[in-house]
Amino acid sequence: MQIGTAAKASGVSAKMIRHYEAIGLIQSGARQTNGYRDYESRDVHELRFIRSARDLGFSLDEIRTLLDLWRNKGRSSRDVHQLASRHLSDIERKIVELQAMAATLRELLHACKGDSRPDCPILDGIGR
Amino acid sequence: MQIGTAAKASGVSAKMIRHYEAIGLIQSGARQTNGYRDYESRDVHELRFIRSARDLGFSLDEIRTLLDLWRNKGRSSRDVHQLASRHLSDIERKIVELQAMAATLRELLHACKGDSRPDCPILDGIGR
DNA sequence: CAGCACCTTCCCATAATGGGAAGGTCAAGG
DNA sequence: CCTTGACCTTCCCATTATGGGAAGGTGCTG
Repeated sequence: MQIGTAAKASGVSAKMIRHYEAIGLIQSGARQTNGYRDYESRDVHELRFIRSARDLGFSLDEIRTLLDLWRNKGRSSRDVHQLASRHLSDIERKIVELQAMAATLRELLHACKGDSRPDCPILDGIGR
Repeated sequence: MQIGTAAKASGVSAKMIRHYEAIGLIQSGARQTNGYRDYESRDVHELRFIRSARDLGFSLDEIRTLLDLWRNKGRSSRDVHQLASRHLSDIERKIVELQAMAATLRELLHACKGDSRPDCPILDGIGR
């Protein structure tokens, strides 16, 4: 399987597959005689794992650890749980931050008429 | 006022003040005779504006526009309202995305015992 | 005069992704 | 047989916002 096929099958762009290989997230695998990268369904499976983890917001560094745990049949699920739990906390913290921003913005937007005149509580609010 | 003082007064690091100047977000202002940048309270006011806008999640590009509107006494508040409104939508979209991630993670975490054994619904869920 | 706390510019790094150039490979069709 | 098109390769550059750190100048204070 060439990289384009693996890309379509996994949802990871060819560009990113090469990148993941360059940073050692995935192994530099076999090459066809012409030098093209050669993939098997096992590789696609791994790429889909990475893709899903990205979709859950894990960083590539966290995914590196997750992949190690995934491959290691003697892991403790505790380690996975810990990593995911910390990640969830990060996300929850970000949500709270964004919600605070949103609340302030909504207040400012509510106070601003949004017409052709220059008076603007939004700018006043930011510049206060 | 030297850059360090302006930095403390505005909450924007000296590093960032120089950067904002380099990208044209703020004017390259006066220099003292020794070549040091010289700031006045007006500049600090502008920096605080930038700082607040950053705290509300506006990008430097959006802030560039906001600053133009702020300085332009003939602006329409409609323009500000529109920009802020779009930004709020972006934030709300991000919140929804993060909440979806958080929900999935919570489910997975809930299903995972997190003990010393290798069985792990989290890894299974990501790799499914 | 030494030392310290500033300041200057310049280069590099971060995280994840993509654009695009220059060039090799290979199959299908005129 | 050669062209065309769709792949592939590597390499360099850009993005966003922020900071670290080097090498060197300035200026007050002990």
